[in-house]
Amino acid sequence: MEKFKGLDEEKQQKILDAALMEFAEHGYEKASTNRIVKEAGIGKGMLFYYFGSKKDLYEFLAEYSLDFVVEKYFSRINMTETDFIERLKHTSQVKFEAQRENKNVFNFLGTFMLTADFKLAPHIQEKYEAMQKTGNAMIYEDVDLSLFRDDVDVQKAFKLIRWSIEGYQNEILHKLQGQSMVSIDFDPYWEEFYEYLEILKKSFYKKGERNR
Amino acid sequence: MEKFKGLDEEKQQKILDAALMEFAEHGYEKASTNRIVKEAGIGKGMLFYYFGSKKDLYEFLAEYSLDFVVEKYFSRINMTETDFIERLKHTSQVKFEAQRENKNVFNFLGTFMLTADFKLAPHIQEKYEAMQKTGNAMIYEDVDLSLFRDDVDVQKAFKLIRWSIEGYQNEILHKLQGQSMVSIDFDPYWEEFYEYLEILKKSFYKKGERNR
DNA sequence: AATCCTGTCGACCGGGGTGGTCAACAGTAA
DNA sequence: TTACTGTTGACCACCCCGGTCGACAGGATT
Repeated sequence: MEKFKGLDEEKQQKILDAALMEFAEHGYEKASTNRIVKEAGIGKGMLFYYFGSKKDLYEFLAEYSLDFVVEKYFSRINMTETDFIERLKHTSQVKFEAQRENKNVFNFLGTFMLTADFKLAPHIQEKYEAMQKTGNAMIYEDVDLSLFRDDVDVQKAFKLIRWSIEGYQNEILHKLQGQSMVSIDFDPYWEEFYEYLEILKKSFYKKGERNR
Repeated sequence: MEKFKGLDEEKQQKILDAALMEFAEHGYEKASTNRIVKEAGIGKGMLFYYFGSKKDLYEFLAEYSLDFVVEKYFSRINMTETDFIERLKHTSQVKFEAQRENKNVFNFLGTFMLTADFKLAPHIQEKYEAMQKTGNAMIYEDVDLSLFRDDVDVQKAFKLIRWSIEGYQNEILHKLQGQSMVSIDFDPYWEEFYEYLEILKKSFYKKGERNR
């Protein structure tokens, strides 16, 4: 592993990107080290020289990705906003920026989370669980419940709002799939997103309390 | 193919189930005919004797599944209900019953739809597109727009409600994954579902118009 | 100039799985 | 006996897998 860290940034990133993409697309078992080295532009031997084995590589990527998310996403969230929907708007923006910085990490963690098929090294498992816990707190902690209508169960309202936001994000993702990220002007999507958020406020918040 | 249809129902069903499950779980490319024949309890040769090739089998399953959905799901939807949320409640119930009747068909169509990687025979492609069109109409046609609040864009409200329902269904699916379907008492989940629907009505419909 | 060290490559290994074929055989009908 | 229909699973040629290792390039050390 120290071998790998001695490489220049650029080469490291190229290898990481290739590996993250491969695992994101195929999961652990069906990912191919052959495709990784071809995509990364290195000889087969080097991958094992750097990382030892496929599994070691996978764990390295998991830890790398978890650290990335904490540093570039979680740590940038402003927890002083107590308006639930405003907070979700804020987290969406920060997440988007982090995603733009390294798309592969998020794709990798996506399939990492839903194919939790094998046992990770304990310290990585712990990091993973800590991340889930932090992610949850980030969304629900110190939320001003008094903004919500009195005639609906707030816990259920939370969920409905989150599902709505996930639904919108999935729709956009699906609509833009295959386009090259940099070529897209996201502003209209953000505007549309804000319109949905306004509707959610109208629907789930008390009448008078819609400040701004 | 006529060979296959000469078999007794039970054997046919066992083979169909095995094949649907295999394709649902692994997609076309990575599905294994060896696993299918083992699961179905037949010799390797028979699969090719019945269906000719892996691809022919896949197309047969696609057509079979599309027909199943039209007959057991779409054709049972009552289109006279004009309340959007009530209609979604109704379609959810009918879909659930159809799913209970043949879970594999729905799982197969799930991965079939999102891995549309290769070109189907034209008549199947047509059927597929017709199904999508009908499915859309089933939800949006003849809906009473006057029930919705005046201060929100109805098209956006449609989407928010659908995303909410999909979110709930995914959550339940995820929570119950691995359990054996028949052993589950679904009643409490339906009740919870109805509670969510009531909240959606309170939120997106006009104040006075919540009949029932 | 000789030796050593580090990094790098890719041919190669044994193993496993692939879709598809086919000789062999069982059972029934002619 | 012969002919036909179903049925089996060993077998085929092929492909890809994770991992190894001999060969070599080039710089530093002696």
